[in-house]
Amino acid sequence: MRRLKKRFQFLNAARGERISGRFFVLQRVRVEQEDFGVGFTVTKRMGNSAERNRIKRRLRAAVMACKGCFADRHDYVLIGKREVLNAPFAELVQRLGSTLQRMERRPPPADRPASPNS
RNA sequence: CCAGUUGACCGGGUGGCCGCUCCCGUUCAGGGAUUUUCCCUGAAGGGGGGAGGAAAGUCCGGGCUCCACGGAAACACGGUGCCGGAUAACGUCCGGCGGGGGCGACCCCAGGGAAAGUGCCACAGAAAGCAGACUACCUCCUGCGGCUUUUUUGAAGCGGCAGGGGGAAAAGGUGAAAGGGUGCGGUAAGAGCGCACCGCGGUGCUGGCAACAGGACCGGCAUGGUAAACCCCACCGGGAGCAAGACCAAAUAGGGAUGACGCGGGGGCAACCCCGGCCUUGUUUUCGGGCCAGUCAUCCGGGUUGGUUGCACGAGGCGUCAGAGCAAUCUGCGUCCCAGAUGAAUGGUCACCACGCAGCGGGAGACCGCUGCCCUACAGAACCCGGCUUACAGGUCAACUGGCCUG
Repeated sequence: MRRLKKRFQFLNAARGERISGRFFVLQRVRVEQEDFGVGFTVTKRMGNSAERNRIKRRLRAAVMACKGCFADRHDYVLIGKREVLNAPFAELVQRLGSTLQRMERRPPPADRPASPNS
């Protein structure tokens, strides 16, 4: 599993598939890589820096919990929301798993050329 | 025991599972090199370190870095403002002084100058800065009534109303503030008009490094407040900031530096002389310094992206340490190495415990048991220090003050 760190990687993922939920918005795009990558976005409107940090950490722990549901050769971006702070962790993991499965069952979109990310 | 003041401190704990970053060994793999030693990269496993009292706001002061190198004067702008000390420095801290508040412990103060000048002082009030007079006071004159005494005309006295002249600034009322305050004398009524005390001003004395305090003599009172209004005085201050700056690698448009020839305009055969323009980090002037057109040669920089460095041994932490000092603090000794991320690590989750809150039950009560909730407030290092300010659930300790009870 790779961690997304560059700005163009996030801009690239924003052009792909997208499912929004109560805790987060999930974006995915196909890339020319062997494994899959995950990045997190929490905007300043979600709280001060301590709360933004906690949102990212809980989302990261949830990603580790359902590591097997991610598809290789794709980049994922999770845009966190404030509700992540007070939600029970089990519910957070269950939501992430079901959202990933929904995205997997969807018909693949028209093949938009995605630029490589390295 | 209750209420309070000041100072210091803590700001969840234990265990299981999963995970991140940095450092140090071990093993393995790949590469470089000259065989080992050695260097670089990656992986596995082991050990160790890993957010705060405010890390925050970015409000002051510094270190550090760059701005092609300066000196002097004037002006502007910004800041500070009782005195002494501490400090690298400060608008910070400590100790005093003065003023104000509190029964007290103690707390608060943007605390230089208002007889250098300008401005402002709403509402109310007669009047708000320069003296003036609304009601009321005293006195005199004129007019009109009244009453008393006396023997009538008349005269004398008392008091009233209206108008006018003069005195006075004490009383009432307004206001944040009304041209010293209180008391006694004095007066037609009054007034620093006189006196005592207090205040104010001046002179010199004593104590103190000083701010200032104390008392003496003189003056008879003149000078309202406001300088977080302009201003005056004294002192301080160059600008930008780690996205500073340095290096490396890519890819790209053509700016600069050095050297040689040579070099703005005018005069002169020439040496040289006269007149210029631009830069010199707030502005202006001056002194000094540098530069001015073109050609050739050599070399470098700037912007963008990524990486390395700056980047953690420092005005460093700790010590029932010692010494100096009332204290802030300083000196000495010992000891320790204690975060270095960069889409940004230092955690996530589960269980239990402690703490807190709510409910129920038991108990005379302190309290005990059960269940549920938050499983904790404010808040996340970003080059580093010293402060200030602001936010903060809950809790601990010490000293002191006032009250109540007991001995």
